[in-house]
Amino acid sequence: MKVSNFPIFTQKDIPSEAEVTSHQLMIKAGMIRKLSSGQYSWLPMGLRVIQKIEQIIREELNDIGCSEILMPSVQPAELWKESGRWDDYGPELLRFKDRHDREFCLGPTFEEVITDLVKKDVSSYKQLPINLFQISSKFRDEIRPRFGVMRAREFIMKDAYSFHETQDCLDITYESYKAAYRKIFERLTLDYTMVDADSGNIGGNKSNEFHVIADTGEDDLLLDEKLNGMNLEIAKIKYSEDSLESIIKKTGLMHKKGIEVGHIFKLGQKYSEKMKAKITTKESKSVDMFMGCYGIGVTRIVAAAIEQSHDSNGIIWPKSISPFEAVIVEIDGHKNNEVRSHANEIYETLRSSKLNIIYDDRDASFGNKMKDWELIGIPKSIIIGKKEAKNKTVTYKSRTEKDKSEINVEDILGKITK
RNA sequence: CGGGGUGUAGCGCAGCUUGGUAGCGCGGCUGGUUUGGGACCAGUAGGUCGUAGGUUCGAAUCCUAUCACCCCGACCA
Repeated sequence: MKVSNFPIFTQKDIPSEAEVTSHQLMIKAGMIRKLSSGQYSWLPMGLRVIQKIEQIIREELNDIGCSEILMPSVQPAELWKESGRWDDYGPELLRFKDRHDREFCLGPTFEEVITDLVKKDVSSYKQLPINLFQISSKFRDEIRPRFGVMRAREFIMKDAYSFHETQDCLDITYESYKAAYRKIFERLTLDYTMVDADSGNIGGNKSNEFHVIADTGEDDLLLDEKLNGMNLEIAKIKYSEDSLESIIKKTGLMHKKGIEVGHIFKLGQKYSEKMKAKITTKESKSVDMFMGCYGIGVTRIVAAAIEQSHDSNGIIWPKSISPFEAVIVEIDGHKNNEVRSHANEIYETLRSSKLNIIYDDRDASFGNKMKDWELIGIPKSIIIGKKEAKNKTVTYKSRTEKDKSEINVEDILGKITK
C-alpha cells in the first residue's frame, strides 16, 4: 500500500474530551472519529487493526471446531419475550417499532437469535455438539459511554455459542474455549489474566472473565502472585467482606485494575428451556440443550492494547496486530528519481513476500513522516534517501529503539520478520 | 437520572464580568526558499458565535427555553 492510495488522518491536537491515553492516541493517529456519544467511525488505519485481531480470533476458533455465521442486528421482540429478557434486560436494550408497529430491538447479545436458529435445524443428539460464532456490531444503550471505544454504545464483539446434549459435554467444550482464548490473547501479546467470575446464582452458572491488566481499567481484580484470581464481586461473596481494602487485608491478594476483554459462560439450559430448544436423545427422550456462550470485545482490545503499549511519541503496536508490519519512509522521493526508484524497488520486493508494507510516498519532510509513523506505531521503518539510493542499501529503525542502522537490501526481510 | 462543566473556523482556545457587529495558535490553500527528526517567508480562504425566542437603537456578550457533548456518581455479561 502506498500512502497516496491509503489516506492517513493524523493530527497534532486532540479534542479536549479525550481523557485516557488510548482514546487520545486513536484520535491523533487517525484510527477513529466520533459520530456521537459512544459511537465511532473506523478509519482505514484503525480498521486494519480490527481486522488483524478478528483474523487471529477466527483462526483459533476454527481450530477448536467453531464455525462462523452472521446474524441480523435488528431482532424481533417476540424472541426476547420468549426468553423473558424483554422485561429483564432494562433500558440498555434499545427498542423501536417498524412501520407495521412491530417491536424490535438492536442486538446487544445474541442468545435469543442463535437459540431460535439452532432449534429450527437441530433436533437430534447426533447433530451435537455444535459450535457457532459471529463477529459483528453490538449495540448497548450505555448510561454513560466513556473512554472512547473502551466503553462504546456500538462496538464490535465476537460472540460464540455452543450447544450440547449433556452438561459433561458442555464442560469439555468450555475448557476448549478457555484454551483457545489463552492462545488468542497470547497471539495478541497482551498482558492478560483469566479470573473467576462465578456468579454464585441459583443454577451454579459458571463464568470466567479475561482481563487485560492496565491501570486505566474499570474493573477491580484480586490476584495471587501467578495472576490467578477473581473479580471484586466474587471476592466479596467468597470472603464475606464488603470492601476492597478489607479483602486485601484478609487474604493478602494483590489488587489490579483490569479491562474486561473476554467473558465465557456456562449458560446451562436457561435459554433452551424458555425457548423450547430440545433434541431427542439416543433413548428417544426429549431434552433441553445445554448451552455455553463466549464473548470477546474486539474493539475494546484495540484500546486495551494501546493502553498497554505506548510511549510519549505514540502507539507501539505488537507485531501481531500492527496495521502494517513495516513502513518505507522515502526522503525527497518526489524530487530525486534515484531515491524514488530505489524505494519503489524495495517496496515491490517486500510486497511480493506477502508482508503488509506501507510506502510513504508523500511530499513531506523526513521529520514529519517519522513523527507520523511513530504516532501510528508501526514497529519497523525502512528509510530510503540519497545515501541509501547511492549505496543500494536501506536504513533500518525499530519503533522501540533510538538508533538506526544501514543494512543491505537482502537483510531487510530478516529484520522485519524477526 | 442526580451533581458539575463546556458549546465561538477542521482542532485547541481567547473575547462574555462592563452589549458597539469576532480574534489568536495549529491545520488548509497559492507562490517561493526548504526537506537526514514535526522548517521559513509572503499571501489567502474559512465562522447562521449549538438552536429557538426575548430584552435593546444594537447581543458571542444580558434573560428564558431547548439540544448536544464532557466529567463525578448511580448503572453495567
